[in-house]
Amino acid sequence: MDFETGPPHAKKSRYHHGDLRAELLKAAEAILSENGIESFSLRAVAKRAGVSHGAPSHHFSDVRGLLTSLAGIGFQRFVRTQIDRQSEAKADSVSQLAASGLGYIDFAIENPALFRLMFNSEQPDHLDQHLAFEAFSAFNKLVVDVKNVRKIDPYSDPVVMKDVMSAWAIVHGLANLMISNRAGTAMDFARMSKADRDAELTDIILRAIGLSANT
Amino acid sequence: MDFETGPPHAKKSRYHHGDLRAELLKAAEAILSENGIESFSLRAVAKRAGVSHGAPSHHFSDVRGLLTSLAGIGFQRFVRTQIDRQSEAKADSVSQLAASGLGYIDFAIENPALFRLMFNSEQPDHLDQHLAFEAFSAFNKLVVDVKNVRKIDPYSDPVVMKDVMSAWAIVHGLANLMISNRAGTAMDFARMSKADRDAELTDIILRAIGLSANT
DNA sequence: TGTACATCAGTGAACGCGCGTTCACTGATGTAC
DNA sequence: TGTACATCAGTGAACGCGCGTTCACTGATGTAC
Repeated sequence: MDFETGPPHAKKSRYHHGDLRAELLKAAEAILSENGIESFSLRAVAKRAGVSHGAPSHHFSDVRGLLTSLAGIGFQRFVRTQIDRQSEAKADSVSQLAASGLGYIDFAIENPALFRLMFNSEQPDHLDQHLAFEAFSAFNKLVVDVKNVRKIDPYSDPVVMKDVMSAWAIVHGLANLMISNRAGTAMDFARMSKADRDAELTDIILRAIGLSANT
Repeated sequence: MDFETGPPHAKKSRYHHGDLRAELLKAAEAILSENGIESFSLRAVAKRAGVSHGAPSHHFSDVRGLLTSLAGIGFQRFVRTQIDRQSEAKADSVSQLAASGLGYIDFAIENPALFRLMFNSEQPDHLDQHLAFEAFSAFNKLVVDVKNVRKIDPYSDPVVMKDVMSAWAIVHGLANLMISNRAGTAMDFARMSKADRDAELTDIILRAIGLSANT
């Protein structure tokens, strides 16, 4: 499938893979987005990676372990998507906060099954140290974005932390409604240009924490 | 299990059940909330209802049909929970809107697995006429609540419809974050009294559509 | 550079399990007369 | 009210399936000398 970016002497099928762990995670993500989280299976992942179904046991304790790792990676990419959005946005703190929210929603739309694994599923072990760390980092990014707007550290001021909660809830709600095809009942996002959609979302996001989009 | 409210001559175990369809739906909800949506099974439902696992086929075409019906019932109860909250609230339209949102969140917290079935799952057939009607009724309730506040019909004014979207997204986001144990990272809802929690949530909800909680 | 050996990372058969669904059956119920 | 019969709504055995996991195995790789 992806010979170019394979490990050492890739291409030729070899007994030892080289980096099967990473390959399994890639395959898992593909299976997840094709089949949806509700019919994910480890055997399908092994097949997808071109390997026998017994092989994964050498890299993950069990299917839960694989999904926990995948969710952790998901959070890393989630944050990166937000940062990418921010790098294209204006530099003022309000625009940066809005861009972060738009990245949050973009990620959900582009990776609905992975997003559900991260936020709506009990399959991953959310107490796993690595996963918990990545999830917290994602949350913390939002905290920093709000801090830059308010000029007060949310951790030291419950009122500002409530702004964090508002911003989080509004983007999380929008993201969930959109990936469940619910938002269309109210607003026809699907028929808008990306720019128009972003403008509408930005307005909704900023108002949720008491700011205007025209700042 | 529940002999008192059984059909005709309940109590004595009989060959013909009387109202097995309703009983299966009750059992399905119990299994759902005990096992979570990710390990729901029709056989467990039949067992729970005290009936052989072949029996459900006389009442539902398949497991998907049962879950579709259950989701429809879920939406009815969802609306009822909101209305109940409203009947305990002040009569002004803003208080009524906030109460509706609090009911939305209460329902999610009290019925997390059912809420996920309704909003985050692809198991039910969301194109089913009955389910789609109930889901739309729930949405429409929100439309009416916002209409009463704004004095303008959202269906005739896109700007007001955006208020609907905002209100929906904020409560939906809060509900999802709370049932996934995420909200606690930001605000310690678990340690607040119910009244305090409701006050905080009301504040967040109303600000999302540009209103104050002190109205 | 060559050899012996330990370790690593695959294979594929086998396990037991629970699942949804089907089906011949039968007991219970309802109805026509 | 009694009887014959059709229909309804259960039972439980059986089906085939895909699943996660285990395990003896073996080919590939790395290392010590």
